[in-house]
Amino acid sequence: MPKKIKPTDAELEILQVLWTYGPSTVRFVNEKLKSGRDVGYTTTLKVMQIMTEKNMLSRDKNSRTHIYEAIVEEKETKNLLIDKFISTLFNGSTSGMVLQALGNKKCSAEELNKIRSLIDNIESSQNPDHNE
Amino acid sequence: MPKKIKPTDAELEILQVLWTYGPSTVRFVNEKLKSGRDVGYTTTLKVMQIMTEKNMLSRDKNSRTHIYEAIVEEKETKNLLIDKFISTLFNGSTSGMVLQALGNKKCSAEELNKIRSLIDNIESSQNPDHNE
DNA sequence: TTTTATCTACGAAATTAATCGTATAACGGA
DNA sequence: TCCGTTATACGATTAATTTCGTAGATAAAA
Repeated sequence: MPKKIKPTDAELEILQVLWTYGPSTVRFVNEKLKSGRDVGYTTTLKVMQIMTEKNMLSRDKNSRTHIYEAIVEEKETKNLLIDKFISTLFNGSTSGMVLQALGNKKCSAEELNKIRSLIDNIESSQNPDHNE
Repeated sequence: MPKKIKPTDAELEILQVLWTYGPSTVRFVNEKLKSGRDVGYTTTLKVMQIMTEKNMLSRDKNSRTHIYEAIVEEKETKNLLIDKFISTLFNGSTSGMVLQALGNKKCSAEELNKIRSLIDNIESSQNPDHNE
């Protein structure tokens, strides 16, 4: 069975940095976090060590400055989080959540087009007798 | 300024019940929660009392069995939560989140159509020189 | 009127998250 | 070599969450 994933807020922030920038040092991650809020170096270090114990991160201890990397898979993790979000707050309705998200945030026309074409793709693959 | 909203997981579950069914008793809420997981009556009671102290809920103490109602507004609260979700996990990209959500969950054709027409509406209102 | 069930109030334990101080080791330049 | 800087390790604290037991009051049932 897929292992249970329930990252905390601090852990999610760190994961997002590692997913975005790839394997990184504690200092690098801490700098990124600090651009959003105030957090001490040893705090970030501690959380990342704990995450390593939890097998969410791996670390390369070869050099004195350790390099951390996300083990948990980005897509899978985000999907689980979205699923939970939708089931708790939208009674399981994906479209309900999407409608709320689109209704409230500004999306560029380009972004909207990307979404529209994704919908087209989904529909045509769901419906086998389309002209292609 | 809008007050800071950060409901816990247990609080969110309760809010969702109250938003869905309207003002309710502790017992009713607890029954709904129990359909998803195991939770004791006094646990639910306690959380709802704390939420009342935090001004997330109001309660009618007229009858012995108190009636609780959500004070925090559904739409506003969910928007804040979605915003936070998007900014933490999708670097602020709404479409990124929507693409991930749609890519992974099954939506009925009807739901997809609803989303598509919402996109149409947004686009036509963003673009003033459309024929109407 | 007893008894039983149901309700709120209260307190307190168990858990987990988040934070940071300090100790210690290693590197790098003067 | 010696000193300041930068790492990791570790412990401890604080705060919040979640949980539930028990007590006392009220209502309903027998």
